[in-house]
Amino acid sequence: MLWDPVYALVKKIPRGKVLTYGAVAKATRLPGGARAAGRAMAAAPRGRAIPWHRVVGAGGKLLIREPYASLQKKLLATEGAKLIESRVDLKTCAWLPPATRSTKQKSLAKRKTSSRARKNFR
DNA sequence: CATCTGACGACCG
DNA sequence: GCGGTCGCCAGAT
Repeated sequence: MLWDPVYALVKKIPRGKVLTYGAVAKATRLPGGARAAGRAMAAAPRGRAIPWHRVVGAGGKLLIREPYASLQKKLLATEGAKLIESRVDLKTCAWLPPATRSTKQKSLAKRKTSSRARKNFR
């Protein structure tokens, strides 16, 4: 997958820890920044080996909407992450990713994950 | 080809 | 602390 670097990083997130989209984007040097990270996660194969629920918005906010929002909270809680309403306590759950440096410039790919279609699908 | 819309983030009031 | 704006990029309409 084109988002390999992102997934690889996310997979490394320890249980009970979380990363922000911005952190991911920065660590992988995704062109487009945080949003690119967001798209990457949206395109990620959920329910797989990718702990997407460990990726949250700036400040630990849970940006995902239903029905995943509740699922994410549940999963995080199960892992022992400190949850405060709709956000994670970055103070204790933030994870410092290893500096992934390698020139990975990829054209943000074409993933037919149409949020619209998805919405429809849902 | 023109617009809109996102699993975003930094800023400002 | 919350909500609105703008910048960003790609894909869908």
